Amino acid sequence: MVRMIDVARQAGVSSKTVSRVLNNEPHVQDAMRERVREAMDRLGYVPSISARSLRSRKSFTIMLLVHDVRSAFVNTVQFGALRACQELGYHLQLALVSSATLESEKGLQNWFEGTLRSGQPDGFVLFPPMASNPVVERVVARMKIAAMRVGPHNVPDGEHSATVTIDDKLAAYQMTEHLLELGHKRIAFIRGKEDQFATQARYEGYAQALGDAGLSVDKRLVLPGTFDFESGLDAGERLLKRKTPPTAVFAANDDMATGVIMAAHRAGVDVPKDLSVVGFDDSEVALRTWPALTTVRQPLEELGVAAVNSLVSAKNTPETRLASATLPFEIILRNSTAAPRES
Amino acid sequence: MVRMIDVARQAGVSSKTVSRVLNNEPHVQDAMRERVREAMDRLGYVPSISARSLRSRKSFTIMLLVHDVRSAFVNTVQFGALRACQELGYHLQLALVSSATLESEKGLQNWFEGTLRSGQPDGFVLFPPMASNPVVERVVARMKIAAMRVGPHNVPDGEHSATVTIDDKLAAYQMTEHLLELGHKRIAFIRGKEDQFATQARYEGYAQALGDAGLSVDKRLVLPGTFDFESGLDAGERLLKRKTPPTAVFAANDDMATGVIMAAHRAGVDVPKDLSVVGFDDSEVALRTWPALTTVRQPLEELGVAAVNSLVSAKNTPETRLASATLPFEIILRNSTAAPRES
DNA sequence: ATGAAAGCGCTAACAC
DNA sequence: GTGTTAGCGCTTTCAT
Repeated sequence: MVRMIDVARQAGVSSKTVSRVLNNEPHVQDAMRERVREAMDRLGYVPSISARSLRSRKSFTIMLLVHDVRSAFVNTVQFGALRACQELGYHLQLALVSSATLESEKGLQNWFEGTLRSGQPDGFVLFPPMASNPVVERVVARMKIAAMRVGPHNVPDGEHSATVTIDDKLAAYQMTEHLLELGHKRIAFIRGKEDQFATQARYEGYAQALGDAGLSVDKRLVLPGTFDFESGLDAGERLLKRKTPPTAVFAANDDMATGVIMAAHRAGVDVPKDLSVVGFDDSEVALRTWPALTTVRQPLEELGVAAVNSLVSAKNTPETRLASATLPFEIILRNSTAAPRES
Repeated sequence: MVRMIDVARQAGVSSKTVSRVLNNEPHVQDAMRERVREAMDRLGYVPSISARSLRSRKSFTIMLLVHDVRSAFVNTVQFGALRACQELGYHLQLALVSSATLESEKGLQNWFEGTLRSGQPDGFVLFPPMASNPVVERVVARMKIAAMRVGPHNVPDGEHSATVTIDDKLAAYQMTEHLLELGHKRIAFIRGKEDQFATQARYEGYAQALGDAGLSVDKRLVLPGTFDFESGLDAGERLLKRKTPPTAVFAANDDMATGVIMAAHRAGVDVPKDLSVVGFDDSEVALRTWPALTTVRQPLEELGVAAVNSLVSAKNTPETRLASATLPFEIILRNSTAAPRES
């Protein structure tokens, strides 16, 4: 193995100079810099990551903290984050928070601190519901490791934390407007997990759009859900059993919307003629339902890219604060919506 | 930060003893082992990976080389790998091979060597189609880093490489048998990507089952595909347009099977009464089609777990060769298959 | 069975 | 602008 000292000897300088060149530090003459670079190339020098990070406490590693749910949301953001890391010469490391760990406050804190200590990432990316967990918040503040949250939150940006998201409320508002414009009046809403702020934000957009159209929210048309297929199926079945079922259903994400469509199929209800269904996310399933799903496109890959870019540029320019970003969404009209049969 | 020396002082021993306990080395009395463990817990000790790997020349890192397709297959295996890493105290790092990189032999080699050098993983996990790429093969052999392939391959185990998979051919054989037992005679097969050995293995199982039932393969019923939804949709549409369409379709994976079901919906063909459809993988979509898909369950998470376990135990016992494994599959009967209307 | 000392490869802190 | 010294937290080696 070629060490820094070997490069130094080859170039006839001290190892500190080689270190300066490696880290692009100032105070090295250009000629010398060149000589050192040549020596590195000639010897095929590859720096030891462990030695560097042991000494400097930097790791060139971004950590993605994922919960054990393998959602399309997380996977797509992960993909964007990976692309960005690759481009910037960073490593992407994954860490898994089990449900058990999430349940105990003490356990979460220990796990979280341990993970950060042992991995020593330069920054990390958080997803709901961890992103708005107060324990996580405290640890972030104390350990001073930069954290980017993905998705909407009611947590303000901190000294070491920021958020990338779309405007969930506005998107839900516009989606609801679309249904209203088609002539729907009985529009049901299926909520997601209550520990995720997206649920609230999307519900508010829905409620406000109804209000602005002169309608009030009918509580019986607002059902709980858990963001997964089964809960959408369940809610759909319950809605369709009613004496006066809704003419449209807005599910807080695509997985649940897929469940509602399935419920309609089973009940022999035609989508979209008898029931319009819309979702949120534009995940892969949205194109594979029959009919294809009208939904809100979140730029998931771009969210991942933005999170990593924010972390890395904050690291490189110590005076700058971590930057939050709100990316544009898009309402995607497909075939799961139509005017109601009668209004 | 709590260091090993702090634990040692707390337990009233030397740091070497703590090190022995940490690494599960022999020559420590059980009582003492227990005392040290307690001290670790009390102080919330987390070993520094960089220090360990600097000294021991192990990185405690496994690298997952993923292609840019975010398939359910890769994601689920990744999840298993992550779980296993977490349990063993390893880190999981992701690396992304772009399609562009894969195309040029020279480019792939450079990228691959650079990635391995800079990440210095103790081992890595490969997916199709990289797993059977000869360039990758060469680099693995030269750099002597352990590699586990996930999925079936026609590449023999090497000095530093092995495979975890199910018996794809046998699984396809049994799936085809199921269709034959229902009374189907015109069974179509949709192939996957040709650079993935799974395509061939599954086709062979299909062909052999037909042969053993005294039927011969009708070439017109074997269609190309690319493992994705669209190609299944396309193949399904072409098959259903025929004068004498098949009574059953075996798609080489679930995504394509989902496409076939979609094609049937669009053509007004009833599944399973008019057309039986089966897939392969038992990915999440299999439960979300209507009707739910009969398929082959691959233990994807377990494949990931097995890959990591193999890598880690080979690392810990230098004399042992990397172990290959063939895990059990399961034929999952759901509602997309039935006897043909007339035979 | 346990401990003391040395040092892995690198960079922070300070000297010149 | 460049070099010297010390030491990050751990495991190796050797002693007891």
